[in-house]
Amino acid sequence: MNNEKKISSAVIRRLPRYYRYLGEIKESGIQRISSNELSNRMKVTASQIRQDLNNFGGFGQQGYGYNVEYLYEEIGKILGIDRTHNMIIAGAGNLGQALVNSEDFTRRGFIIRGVFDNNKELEGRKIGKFEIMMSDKMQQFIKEQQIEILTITVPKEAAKEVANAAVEAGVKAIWNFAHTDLNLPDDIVVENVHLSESLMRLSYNMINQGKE
Amino acid sequence: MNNEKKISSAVIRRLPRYYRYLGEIKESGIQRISSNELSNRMKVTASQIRQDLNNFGGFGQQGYGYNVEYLYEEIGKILGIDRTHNMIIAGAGNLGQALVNSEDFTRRGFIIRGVFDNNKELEGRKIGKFEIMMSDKMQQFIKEQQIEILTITVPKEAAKEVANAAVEAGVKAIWNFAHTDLNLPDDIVVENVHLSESLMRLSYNMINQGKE
DNA sequence: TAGATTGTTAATCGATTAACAATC
DNA sequence: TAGATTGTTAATCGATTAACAATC
Repeated sequence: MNNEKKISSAVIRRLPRYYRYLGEIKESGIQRISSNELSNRMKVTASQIRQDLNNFGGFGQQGYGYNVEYLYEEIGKILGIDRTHNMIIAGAGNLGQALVNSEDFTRRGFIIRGVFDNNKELEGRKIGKFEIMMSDKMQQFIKEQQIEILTITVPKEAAKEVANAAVEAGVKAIWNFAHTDLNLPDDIVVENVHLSESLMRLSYNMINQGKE
Repeated sequence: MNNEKKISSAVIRRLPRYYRYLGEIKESGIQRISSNELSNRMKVTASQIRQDLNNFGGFGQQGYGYNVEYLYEEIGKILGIDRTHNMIIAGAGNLGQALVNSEDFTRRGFIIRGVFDNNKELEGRKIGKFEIMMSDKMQQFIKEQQIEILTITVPKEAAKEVANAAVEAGVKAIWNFAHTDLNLPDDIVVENVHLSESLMRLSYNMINQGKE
């Protein structure tokens, strides 16, 4: 759609949080909100909120503020939550199972279509409503079911291989929980969730708490 | 230890990644590395590497570069990986189970000491080697076992309550997987892992892939 | 010593905050 | 109309990159 200037990743990082707050505000029955009031709730500056939103267009109205429902919907569209995305999970371990059983993602339009693993002993075993499939069937499945997103929860040694296979078969994005960097072509979107790095940051901040 | 100037969170965010790369480089038997070679591997500028490291001291040597083993150890110390931290998990659902069964964290010194839930039906059931305990025992446990970190994997409705209870009992940091902001005193460290926000960023980047 | 590479200062770039005219 | 609040420009602040003298 718009091919104007590139939006900075700092802005993108904040968008889902706006979306979450606006969803809650909407649920509580509030219909309009000013950048100033939103800034109080979210603990960010009103200026930042207005700057961020104006990257995507003027959603507000002078003297009035923002219509909560409308802004919520618009941010949803920007984030691509207004459509569904087909997703598969590679890795039927504990984390894979946890993701399959979470309703959170389905609710946001990320539909899990299948679960893969390369442990023969797991073949056909069920996770939720899914029968685990063997990884050698993955590429065909991606093509037939038009899978856009691969979620990787396999150990880091196996991550690059499964990522490459999926990219070859046509996935556009990878949600990577393996603790390694996948080196993929530039047109493949990679979103890393490195839990042990998160825990190390926590550790650092805990040790250095109170330093000014 | 040092109480010099505050280190920016951008630097802290990168530290665990340096640590990971250095660990791999060390494993591969390489003993020294220049900022330039590390920059090629990590796809960041050599300048940034040197700036980041020099926040914590001069770990290198002119004309030589950095000793891999030494730098790895030093970054470990900075991150607090050179000691152990007692941790508990609140929420014995799929995600809680996945975290308990992961060896990754234990290896880094984050030792899980117990798992709590408030579903009576789960009382005494086992996850790995842990018997699930009821949440009303949590505060006593935190005090007796000197727990520093609470991991929250309960639904967002219950998250604030369990966080407040744990803080009252003395935890210093919270690793929060619940999709909500915990409003806690300033001296409590909170590290959020908001998976659905991560997925929304992936979605945005996928839709806008190729925009320049 | 000559070559390499750091540690650090200076320059640039980008992101955040402040201010205010436009306008509902 | 008067008051409120946006959209947007300008000012500030901070982070990244470039450059180079120090030094191993």
